[in-house]
Amino acid sequence: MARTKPAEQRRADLLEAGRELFLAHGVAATSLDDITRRAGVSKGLFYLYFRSKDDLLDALHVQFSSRLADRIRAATGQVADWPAKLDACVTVIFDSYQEPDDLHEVLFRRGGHVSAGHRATHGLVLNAISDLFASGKAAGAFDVEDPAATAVLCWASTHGFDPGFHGQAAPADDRLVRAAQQLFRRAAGAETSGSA
Amino acid sequence: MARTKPAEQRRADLLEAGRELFLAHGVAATSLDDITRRAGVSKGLFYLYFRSKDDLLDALHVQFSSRLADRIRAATGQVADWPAKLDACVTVIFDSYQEPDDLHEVLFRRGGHVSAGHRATHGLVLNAISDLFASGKAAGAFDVEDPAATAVLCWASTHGFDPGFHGQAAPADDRLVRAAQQLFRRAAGAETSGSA
Amino acid sequence: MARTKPAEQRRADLLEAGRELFLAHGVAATSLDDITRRAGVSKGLFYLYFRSKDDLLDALHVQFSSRLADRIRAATGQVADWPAKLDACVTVIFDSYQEPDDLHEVLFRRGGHVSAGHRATHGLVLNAISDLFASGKAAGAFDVEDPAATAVLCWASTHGFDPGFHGQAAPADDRLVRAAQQLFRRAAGAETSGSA
Amino acid sequence: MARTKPAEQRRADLLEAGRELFLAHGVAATSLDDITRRAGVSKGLFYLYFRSKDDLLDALHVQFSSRLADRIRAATGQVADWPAKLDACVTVIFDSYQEPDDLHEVLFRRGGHVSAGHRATHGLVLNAISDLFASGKAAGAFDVEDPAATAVLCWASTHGFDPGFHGQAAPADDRLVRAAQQLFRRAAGAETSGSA
DNA sequence: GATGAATGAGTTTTCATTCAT
DNA sequence: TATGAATGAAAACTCATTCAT
Repeated sequence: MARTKPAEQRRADLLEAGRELFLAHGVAATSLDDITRRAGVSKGLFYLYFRSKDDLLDALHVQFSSRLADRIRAATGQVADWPAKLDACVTVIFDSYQEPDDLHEVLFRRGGHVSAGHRATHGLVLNAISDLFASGKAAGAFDVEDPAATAVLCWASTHGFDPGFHGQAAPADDRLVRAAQQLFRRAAGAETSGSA
Repeated sequence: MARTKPAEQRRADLLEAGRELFLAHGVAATSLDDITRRAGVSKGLFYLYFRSKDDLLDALHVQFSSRLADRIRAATGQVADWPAKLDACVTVIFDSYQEPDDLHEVLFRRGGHVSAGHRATHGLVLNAISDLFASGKAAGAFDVEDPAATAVLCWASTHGFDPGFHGQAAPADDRLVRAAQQLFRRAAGAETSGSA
Repeated sequence: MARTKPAEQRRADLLEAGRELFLAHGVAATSLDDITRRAGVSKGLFYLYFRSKDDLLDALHVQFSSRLADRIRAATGQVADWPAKLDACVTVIFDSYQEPDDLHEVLFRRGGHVSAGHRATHGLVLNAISDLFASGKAAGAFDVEDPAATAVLCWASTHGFDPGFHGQAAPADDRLVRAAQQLFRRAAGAETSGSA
Repeated sequence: MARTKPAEQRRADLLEAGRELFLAHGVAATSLDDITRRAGVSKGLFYLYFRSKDDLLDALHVQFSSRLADRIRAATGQVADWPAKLDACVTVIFDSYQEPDDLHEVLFRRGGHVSAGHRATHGLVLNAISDLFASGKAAGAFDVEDPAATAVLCWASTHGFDPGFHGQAAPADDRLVRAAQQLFRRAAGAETSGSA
């Protein structure tokens, strides 16, 4: 039992142990006991570095988000072409979802695992939107490559309406609605010119 | 104390009690005791209608999602114009977020309330994306009305990458990425013609 | 494991278990685990009857004090002679210190700060003694300036019966009782000449 | 950070820190961490001067009691008149209850069980009072049967000064002091007529 | 002497779930 | 059907004490 590791390292160990376990079993299903056991330290030590379980979660959150933000800036900075910047941004975010230490799910959906019901049920709304895109396309009114995939993204985008989602400098509701309508239209390829 | 109410009614009472309490205090902070007390039934009765607390949550989920899906279909069915259908779809979803019995937050973010850290931290990523839109617009490369609001939506849309998010009939990853890229481009007004 | 005992009985069992353990090992050294194990019930049951460990202590306090106050009134009521009433009062208090279920030590010397219940409950015994002084004075049998204040001091003086109170060279019990009786009589101004 | 302070001083610092904190927040609510932080020393150092938290409490007890005993002797020594000696004794005790660093409440009402140190230490004050009664009796000024036992009771009676002791309808301080002086005089048999 | 990082047993409290009635 | 008393496993958090440096 290594005594007196540098504080930085201890903190990192705890953060890492928490990340792994939250990822593997969900936040609610992970106890402090689990975390300290995995980090190889005593329970008391945890409270020398974090005020509570929630405090650890917040720390993880900050770590994750600042990393992703940095990567977005870096990736988009390396490309000159503007449309290509957008592609790079998407790619970076997608990649971060694919990484073994992805915390999106854990961080943005605190608590527990996604139940089967949850998953299945999501499909209901998704289908409604997907059908809309597909039928519009069939009617020749929309110009969208992949209605199903686009529906997933559009449906997900509306979670931005959630007051708990956006940061403190949140745009007002009417701006969000207007922007979403423009987004849906453009996603569907329903307009040729600029604005809605 | 009315004994032997119709089963349908009992179930609905329980569902309603759960919805109200989850909404008011969060899922984690709501105990079965609370739910059954509010529904005016005994604790044992609960287990005659639901397998567990989670089962109730799932049922709520199904109820909520099927209602929203129905409303989307109804709203979009009443309009003839295709772009207007998209607007209607957005409006319905947005309205469901505004309603006093909105369950989005509860259902898609199970457990507890959103911490300050969570909220603050979201801004980091949001800023990165928002900056991208704004600077592209300033450069004359993008044609987007409201970069900040659009960033919120685009960032939210990427949660669609989350394997826990989309239904069982999820489009493959590469389709999602490609669709997202098209979505970002179009959202930014970075292309005049149809596809990417 | 008897299921569903009458609530009164359960409560009494818990109270009794607490009293015995507090008496034997002190309040701080007694955990809820100890109490429920002794009472032969589950830990959860405790919280069906008491809000907390402190709540149990308060309940014990009320129980004890109201019993003692009753006994003081009863004992003094049975004697006609006023000085003899004082003796009887001392005797009752002393006896309650001797009983196997004496809680003086436990109740009046709880660690930390004095609870509201504690304070309120003290008044029960105080009133019994104060009434005695006041009525004796009214009857012209006692010559005491301030019955209420004197009652406080006399009641406090009996804490000298507590074996944990006096030093190693403690006078024997019978000397304490006799001295207390003299003290009460003299405090009350119930005798003109020297000794009792 | 002064290293290697004289041991006496270290000990005194720790004692003082403990006294202040016990007084302010109660014994149970004061951790060793609090004490050492206040004393400006490390946690380890504490154990160089005291065997345990309880040991510190005992040391405080001895300190307090020997001081009070000294003051009782000093105050009573300065008066010639015997009844006046009793009054002085009461006054000293009462004053010590009024001082900002009064430890009565903390020391004589510690949670759980009475420590050996506690018991031994009580004797110091008891002796001072007992000596007073005995010498007054020897001088023919007092008429008290059992000075030692009476001292125990009189000392105990002064715990009635403790604001946490008496009920909500507590007599004012001046009434308590006056009543205590009368009590001590009468207990000592220092007056033949009624009031002080 | 002096430090303070580390320990881990111990505490109170909660609550989903069971089951005798 | 319906009840609600009873369970007990588990959780978060505390803190007196130790000991390598």
